[in-house]
Amino acid sequence: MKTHCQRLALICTIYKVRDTKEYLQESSAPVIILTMLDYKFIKENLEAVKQNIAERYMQADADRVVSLYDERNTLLRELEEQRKNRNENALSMKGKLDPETRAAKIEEGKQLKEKIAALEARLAEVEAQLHAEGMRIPNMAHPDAPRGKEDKDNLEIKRVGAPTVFSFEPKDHVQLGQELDLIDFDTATRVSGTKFYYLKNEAVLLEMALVRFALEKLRSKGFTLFETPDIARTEILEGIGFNPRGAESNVYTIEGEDTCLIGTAEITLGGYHSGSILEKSTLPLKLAGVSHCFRREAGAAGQFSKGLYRVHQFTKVEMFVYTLPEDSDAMHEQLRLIEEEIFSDMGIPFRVVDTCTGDLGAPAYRKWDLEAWMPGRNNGEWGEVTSTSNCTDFQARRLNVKFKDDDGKNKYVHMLNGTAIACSRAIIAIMENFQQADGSIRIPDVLVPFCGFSEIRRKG
RNA sequence: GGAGAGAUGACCGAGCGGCCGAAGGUGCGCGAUUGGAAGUCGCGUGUACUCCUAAAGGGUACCGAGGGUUCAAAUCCCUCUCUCUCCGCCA
Repeated sequence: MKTHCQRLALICTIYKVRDTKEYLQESSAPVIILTMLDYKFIKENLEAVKQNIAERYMQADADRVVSLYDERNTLLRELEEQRKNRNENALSMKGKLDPETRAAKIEEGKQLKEKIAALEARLAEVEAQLHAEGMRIPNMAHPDAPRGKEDKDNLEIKRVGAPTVFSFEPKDHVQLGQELDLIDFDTATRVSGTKFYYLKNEAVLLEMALVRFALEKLRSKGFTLFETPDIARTEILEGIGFNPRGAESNVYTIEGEDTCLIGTAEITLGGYHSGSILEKSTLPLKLAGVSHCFRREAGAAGQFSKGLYRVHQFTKVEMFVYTLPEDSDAMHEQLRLIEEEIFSDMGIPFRVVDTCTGDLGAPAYRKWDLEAWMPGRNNGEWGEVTSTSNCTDFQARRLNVKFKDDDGKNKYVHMLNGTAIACSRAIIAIMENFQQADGSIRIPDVLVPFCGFSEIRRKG
């Protein structure tokens, strides 16, 4: 395993940044929307940015961003010059003047006013285009992240436990849920629509137990616990990197409100410190939040949509961390290790996957997924249960979250997120891996104290 | 949902259309005084972008947001948002 410094040096080489210090201070991640620094990074590292876009199979025009950026700067300089003239002119007539001089100055002021208005209009146009193009540029990817297009190219880096072996024909969680009266999809479809579900009986307590187990674990590791709102403002969604609008958006928007149902507590936890300057000594800030998650999953029909795997609403315990830039790689590993610990503790077999560049979301610099063994999924398959991303300063720039460094300058923090427990998927893994020959389900030992029972059997 | 009040720097709080990036106070930092502390006194203390090789020093913008009036707006006008108080409703 490379040390952080070695990695940084490598990054700096790749991106042709002059030295590690500058990389850390100015632009450990590339894209911003509202401040010039990002554009500056894109301009100064154009080739690397373009290569990154290509490796992520995304549509973005870095060349156009640079030319718009240059145009914007030229206009801005001209505008500032004219404003300076205006201010000087106005200042020069605050005292007594003879009428003719005053009239002349007022005339000059009127002309300046028109010039400025014209420049402002052009600048606004260029900035709007720049913003629109800049928005499309994704975060840089970690040098070690596997290059590839789709999930097939993800790299398995670890396996814990082996796929469960049964002495009988295992059922899937849909069948188990029906036979044991734990999950009701049919009624939910009638009442709420497809991809909704009722949890019933022990499943309700199992979900609560999963939440309690995760919260207890995170509290012991220094996380501050939250139960967050399930709704957030659009601007926060966008800051985190979600696109609330558009046909392929996965987000439910609230009519007439400029707010959305959250798809993850990453949004509300990341928004928690938006617009603030954090005390350096308080970093890293580790938050854990329980929330409901709402996802439209439009167009995700088909055989994989059956059951709890892909649903419109579920409960999740999420980890979110604000760190110093130089600590984010190490923190990312810590988050992954916590996820591994949670699933190891429960005794669920899983593997860890290093997500390839083409499969990373735009904000992510690197992402690891935990995939649990799901015996009922296509006769046994790995299914994603958690995910942890290091988004470096991509989100921090958009949400304007900084810390005051020792040199007195305010710098962007790095933000990371990770799933502790996504209840619906954890329940699949438990039901399917812990089913027994007689059709009952054993509860993982670590959950028994939170559940209050150790087995789920057929009723009556 | 009804009625009223308000939004200024880390915080409190002034502010006449030009001398306001913004008085005063608190807090914070540095220094002096003290055996030490309190107290007192002095100095300093926003953000972003930009010019300059760098430093020093300039410039532009920001007084909830957006628009308007004006040669000139924290200050005048309009719209919106948010906050607070009271009433109603309510898990």
